[in-house]
Amino acid sequence: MYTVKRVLMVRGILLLETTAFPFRHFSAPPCLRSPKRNSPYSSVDSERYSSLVKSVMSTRVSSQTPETLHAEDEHIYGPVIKAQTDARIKPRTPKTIHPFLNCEEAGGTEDAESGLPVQIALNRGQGRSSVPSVTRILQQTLSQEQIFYLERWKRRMILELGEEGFRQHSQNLFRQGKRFHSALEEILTSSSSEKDKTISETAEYPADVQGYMESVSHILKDVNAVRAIESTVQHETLNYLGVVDCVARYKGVLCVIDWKTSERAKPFLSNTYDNPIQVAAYAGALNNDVNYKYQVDSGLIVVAYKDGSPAHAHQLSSELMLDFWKTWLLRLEEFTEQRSIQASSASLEN
DNA sequence: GGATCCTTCTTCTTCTTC
Repeated sequence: MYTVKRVLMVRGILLLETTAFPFRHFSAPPCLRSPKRNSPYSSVDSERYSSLVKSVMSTRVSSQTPETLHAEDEHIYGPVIKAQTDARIKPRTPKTIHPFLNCEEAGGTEDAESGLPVQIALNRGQGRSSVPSVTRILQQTLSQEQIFYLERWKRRMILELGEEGFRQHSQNLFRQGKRFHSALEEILTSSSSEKDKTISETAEYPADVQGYMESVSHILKDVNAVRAIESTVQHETLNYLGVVDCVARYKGVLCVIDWKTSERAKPFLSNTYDNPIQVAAYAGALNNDVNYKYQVDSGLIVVAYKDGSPAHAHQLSSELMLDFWKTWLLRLEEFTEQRSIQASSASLEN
């Protein structure tokens, strides 16, 4: 159920701000429109406001046009945010469907799984300075709805913690995430030196990471044959790069794995927002990067919790990965369009 | 050595009643 937070009556239309959507329009029910009913308006000084009421109620003569109404709506409620359902009815498709897999590369061989995991460091110097990253592209192509909820969340947090408190809180979340990644990097690198070795559960970790490690221990049991850790991937034709958390077998399936920490439970894939798109982007890049001689068509998002409660693992089948790959291509197209608009406006200024 | 980059996170319903 959605809760109505605010009700406004404008031109015979009820505007409801619900907990789910900022505003929704409904026609006023007859009981609210009918003058016969005892309404709150009955106490209004009708003589004093008669000319205003007449001008509002008159349908034959109106100074308002669709254009002025639109401008007024924009002024009061801000720009219209497209409902999600519209997108479902008319799904957008990328202009060009670039292949997710590289047909020239054969599937991974067992030989590649026996050595140490690959770890290609990010080197921005080698003509890569202008290549955009997965994170940047996703951040710059957030939907209006995502921006709305993120900004609302930030405002609420600042009200609660203050500017400085919020800054520290965010910093703390980032720090915990980084330490968790470092601990995983260490454990996965050392344990992979011996093929299919079970990952140790007895190791000691820093206090702020201990809970997260406990949280993922049941997942780590099913992770083996680690091939890459914190390694740079770059799509050779689509020209973007990123740093993949991990490439390994999970329950026997070779996947791109993304480790996440979260304060809130994320039991469903839909709770992970753009994370699946990020994973598909990394996998697509890896499949089209000469440094990796194998193909990955599946993914895994692991959400770990600080209190040690079991992490949620969301597996992305090859079908799902293809869907998210298409979404990634859309975001990439959007980013490229933004960039070319910025470039052309910059050249006009010069 | 400093600056910059990639990443690390953050969103989608909240309160009442049974």
